[in-house]
Amino acid sequence: MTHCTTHDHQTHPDLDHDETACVSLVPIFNHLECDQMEEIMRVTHPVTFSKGQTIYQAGDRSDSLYIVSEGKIRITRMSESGKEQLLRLLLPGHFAGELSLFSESIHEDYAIAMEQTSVCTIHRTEFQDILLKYPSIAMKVLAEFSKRLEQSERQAARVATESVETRLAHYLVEVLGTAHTSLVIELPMTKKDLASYLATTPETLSRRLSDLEAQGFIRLISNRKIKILDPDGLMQL
Amino acid sequence: MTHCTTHDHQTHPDLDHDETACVSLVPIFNHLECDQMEEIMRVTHPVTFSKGQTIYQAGDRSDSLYIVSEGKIRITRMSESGKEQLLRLLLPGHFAGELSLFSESIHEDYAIAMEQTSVCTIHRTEFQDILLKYPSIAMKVLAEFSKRLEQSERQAARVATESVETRLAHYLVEVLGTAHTSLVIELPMTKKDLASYLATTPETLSRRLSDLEAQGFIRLISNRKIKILDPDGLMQL
DNA sequence: CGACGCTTTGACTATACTCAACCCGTGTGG
DNA sequence: CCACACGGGTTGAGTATAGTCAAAGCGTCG
Repeated sequence: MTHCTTHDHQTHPDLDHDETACVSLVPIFNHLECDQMEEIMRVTHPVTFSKGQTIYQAGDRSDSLYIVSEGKIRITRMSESGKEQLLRLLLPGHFAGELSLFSESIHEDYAIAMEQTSVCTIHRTEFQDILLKYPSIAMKVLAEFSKRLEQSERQAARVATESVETRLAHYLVEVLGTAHTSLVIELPMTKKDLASYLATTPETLSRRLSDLEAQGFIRLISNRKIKILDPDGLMQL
Repeated sequence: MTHCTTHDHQTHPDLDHDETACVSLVPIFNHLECDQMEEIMRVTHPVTFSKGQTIYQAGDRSDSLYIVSEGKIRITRMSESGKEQLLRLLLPGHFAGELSLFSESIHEDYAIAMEQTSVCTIHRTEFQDILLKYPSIAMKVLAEFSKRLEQSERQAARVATESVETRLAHYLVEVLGTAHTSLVIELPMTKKDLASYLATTPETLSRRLSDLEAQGFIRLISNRKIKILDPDGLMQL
């Protein structure tokens, strides 16, 4: 879907490969008509950030959607009491900044590039134009929002009611995924970040991992690698 | 906006007053053209629930949007470990069931009428038709989702990082609202439910309320009434 | 009145945070 | 090449916040 059969790819001489890749990566832009795809690519602007650079931060006025085409982005939030929590990691194909596009236009979170990262941006007004023009895209965005909302509510409920051990256990199974190709998983972030994501401290995380190993559920291979010995056991914690 | 100037209200003899009221109550349906409003009313179906009745529950297949026109609905969620958490109370004008309309179509939460409650339902397919036909409505729904998502992420972060005392303090100030007409607030639910909403237990809630009173921030008037003595002090907890 | 559910209080427990020390792997500079 | 600093990770000891269990007070509704 990165090329159209009715148009030669050369008809967009002003668009470099990055933009095409970026747009085609995003789930909500899949299965689009040629003309829609062209129009979207016309309004995207590629930007790159180097490691540690801030893409936006709390208090910033929000006016763009950011679509990750390469690299990794940390989305964090500062609680009222000043503690930082990692909300999610953005990988290629994910997007950020969508929240404030519609209601409040002030960011409440922080987006920081964890490595050399390139994103495609779409300005809020242009994005809204597209949504108004192509309701089917709006529907896909709605579906995406709805999924995010569900995840967020589930996450809130988990933190509220489950112990760190349980949260951790469920997280490990999630990373393992349904594709049980291998029982060895690789953590996608440092344990420090994982602790923040699970709303706990590095110390507690370390202890709970040891506990799970002592109980025979997992086997700690190396810093980032963990062998899941008993997925079902972990799930029903 | 409950009546159109270009059409006599009598031209919808099949629509009773309840449906008109129900539709006009919902923020996302405000400021609509006549024909849009008519079309929406055509596809809404009024249903009433008596106290304690289940509107939907986890596991149910979701196929309708529910708009509260009268009464009160509890939206709860069961954590993996079986604890119930109150997610929100729906008052007239709020809606439920919107989550599963787009992505997963299985409910993960419970909606129970707390009193005699009447809702208007719109079937998912008909709702989607309307969104596709009137992108401006889709935009309003997006704005609403975006607001909800923001609230949900804020709530998740709070539960994760703030103490019960802090959460409670902030909640009280929220109820007080910006309109400082009176410093006496009335809790919109029982303390048991409030405990569940704040992700704590009734016992702890009771103790923290006493603490706040002992510290001079509030004054407990009666079961549901609380006088806020120092809103600013509460906020900076 | 009596039953029921909400609320409060007390005593105990447990989970998880804090603080501090130490270990380890990596990258830097002498 | 080694010394060192740095950040992440682990371990230990002490503390605190909040959950559990139990009992009793209170309000409301048949």
